[in-house]
Amino acid sequence: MVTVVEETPARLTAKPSWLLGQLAVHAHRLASDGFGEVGARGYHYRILAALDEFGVASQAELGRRCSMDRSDVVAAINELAEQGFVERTPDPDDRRRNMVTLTTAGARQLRRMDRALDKVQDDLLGPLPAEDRQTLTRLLTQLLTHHQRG
Amino acid sequence: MVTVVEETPARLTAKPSWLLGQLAVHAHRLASDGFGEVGARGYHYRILAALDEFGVASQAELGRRCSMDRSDVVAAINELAEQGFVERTPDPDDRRRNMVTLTTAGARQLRRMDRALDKVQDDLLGPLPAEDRQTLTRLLTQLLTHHQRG
DNA sequence: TCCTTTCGTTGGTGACTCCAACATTGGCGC
DNA sequence: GCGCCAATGTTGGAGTCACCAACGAAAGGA
Repeated sequence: MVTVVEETPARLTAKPSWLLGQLAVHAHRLASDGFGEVGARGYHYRILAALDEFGVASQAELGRRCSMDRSDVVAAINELAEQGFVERTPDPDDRRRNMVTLTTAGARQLRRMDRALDKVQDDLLGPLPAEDRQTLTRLLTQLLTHHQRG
Repeated sequence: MVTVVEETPARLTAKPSWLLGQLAVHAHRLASDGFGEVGARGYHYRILAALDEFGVASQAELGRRCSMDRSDVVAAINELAEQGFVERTPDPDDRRRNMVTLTTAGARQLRRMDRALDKVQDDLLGPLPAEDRQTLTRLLTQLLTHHQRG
């Protein structure tokens, strides 16, 4: 066959939103593969990370910290609790709330996911020299903080 | 209430894959809003753009150019054809293939989506000086081409 | 002529994001 | 204390995007 390698439309490749989106797809695939090896997914990592860093929290709090919808937090915590990685107990001081606690098994799972994610970063930023990695991270951080505040 | 503004775990904000993913979410929301105003979505834009830039193509070709699965191309082209934006005719030289053609109505739709998407780029990169925008685009392009080749 | 590949198509899955509604509970003004 | 609004957890849905397995039809090479 005379199949030349097909090119992507310049209308797409020229747009930061396209580059961002496609690169996010690759990153998500890498992360999903890593998480999948320990039977987890992205939502689980966010919640375990928030619990490890800030301690016990309500579900609403976790949602705000992790940029997750309340209803998605419910599902994720159901799954994490089922595996014994978190515990959900009613808050005596506010009977609307649940207190979500990280278990030692949950902390172990978090460390496993951490290792997987570290590999992802290396793979993702592989071709970039250290200085460019830093620049990229700075620019992305700048943009993200702008878009979730202003 | 004493609700301090909740912080995002450093485990997340420190990771390029997180920054990339969250920023892609914002970009996708902006683009979806814009596309939604003309009754379209991302897949439609990709295909219209490829047809405009490279002319008539088979569905498999469109899939490769736009990083789409063959089956998703089918659905998108069904919708575009239903709205009269593309035409699907059998290829006489290869009876497996369909030849997909951009109509003038499709070209008009593409221009509408272009305008919407241009606004998205401005909104997305809003807080960045021109030089930083260029740097970011360069780094993202560099990474993306690496990840879809090597 | 076989064998492999490609193509379009169908039908389904999963992850992430987001929304509307509901009952329960808390906080606040009056 | 009463009434109203806000917050919380929960259920049940939706849409977008990415992806996979299988199939029949057709093309291409050995």
